[in-house]
Amino acid sequence: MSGEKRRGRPSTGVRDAVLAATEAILAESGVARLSTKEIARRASVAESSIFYHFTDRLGLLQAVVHRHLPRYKEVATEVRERAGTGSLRDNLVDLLDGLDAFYERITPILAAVQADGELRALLADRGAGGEIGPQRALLPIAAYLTEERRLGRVRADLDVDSTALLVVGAAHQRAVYRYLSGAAPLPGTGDVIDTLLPALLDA
Amino acid sequence: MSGEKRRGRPSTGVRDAVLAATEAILAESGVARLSTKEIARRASVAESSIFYHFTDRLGLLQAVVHRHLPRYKEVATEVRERAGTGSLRDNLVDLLDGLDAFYERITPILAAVQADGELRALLADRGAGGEIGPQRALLPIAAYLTEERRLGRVRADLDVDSTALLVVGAAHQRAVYRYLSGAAPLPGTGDVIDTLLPALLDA
DNA sequence: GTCTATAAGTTGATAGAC
DNA sequence: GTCTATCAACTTATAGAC
Repeated sequence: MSGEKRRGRPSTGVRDAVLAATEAILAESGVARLSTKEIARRASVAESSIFYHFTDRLGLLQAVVHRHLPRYKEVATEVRERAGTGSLRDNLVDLLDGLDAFYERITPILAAVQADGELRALLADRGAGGEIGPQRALLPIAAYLTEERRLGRVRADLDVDSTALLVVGAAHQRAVYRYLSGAAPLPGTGDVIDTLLPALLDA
Repeated sequence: MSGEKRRGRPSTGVRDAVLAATEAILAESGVARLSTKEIARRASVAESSIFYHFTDRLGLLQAVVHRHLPRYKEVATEVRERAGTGSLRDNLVDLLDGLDAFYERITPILAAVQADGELRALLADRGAGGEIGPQRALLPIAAYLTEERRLGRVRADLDVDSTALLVVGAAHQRAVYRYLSGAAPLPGTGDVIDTLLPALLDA
């Protein structure tokens, strides 16, 4: 950001290499087979360096999660800024595409959270809803829909929360199916939006 | 089924106790903390009995998955038999409720599948789409919608595959949110269907 | 900040008695 | 079918040199 010297860690690259290796193992083999030994081997780093940077296994997993979470809000913010501009359909397709891409990346990580009780507990009750709960996830999408509703571009009585759930659910489900069975044929994002769209418009 | 003596295993209950203990650990702590030692302790059974019944860890996980999978097709079949009867809305709400309940039970198990590469591979490429892929999951729901379409109760040009994805995605997403953040407020199944319904009806 | 060396505990799995 | 006893491999984590 500034012209000054970098703040904090000089970053020799070990930290990033560890994070990258962790994500790679998570995507290929999952938490069940995630060991600090394997991470170290892949990152070409000493095993103890992992503990230096992340304290313990849980700290590492936490760091992996936090590395990707901000992208979700970015996707929601991007579409929200476009409320009222362009066509509603294009905005929704881009939103679904953005969410789909987000879930594609985070699905193995989200699986790890679900499959590790300690990690799940850690991310669960920050205030209400947690860092990955419905409030944090649905609200930003619902905010975009509320804006379009205020502008009269969707029906006045639209349930924005249910609509957000339908959109997010479709994106996540697509990503999970792709993760579980590779390149199996799946309804396209454009088709999904075209199917949902009539529900948003005036009766 | 028959009045004859039970076929196969006399079943002293050890097998079922092991399965129940496995599912309990999966739901509480996830695959990351699932060990045969802990299973044996919870089931009050010798650790080696697990290997007698399920060969190895992977066989056990596979048995857990196959114990719950049939319920999915049951839910789909139940709604399909009701096509053309009752109100479309009621059928869809019951379908979503049924899927929601299914995913509530299977979410910790599905997380285990996603988080264990070997298990995932085992269930992935049986033919095309696998045992948990989109074909197996979406087709039965799409079949119900096709039937309603044939009966003229939904619009003639409805994309049944996209609709199925929206319904299944909503159910799964609801279950995941509940698993991740407990009793956080969530759009109700009735609200979700009421939101989606206008998209299914004639323009 | 990164390494090598090390340790205590846990893992999935097998052998063999009953 | 179920148990006890046993094992080698692997797990996370620490100590201390550079």
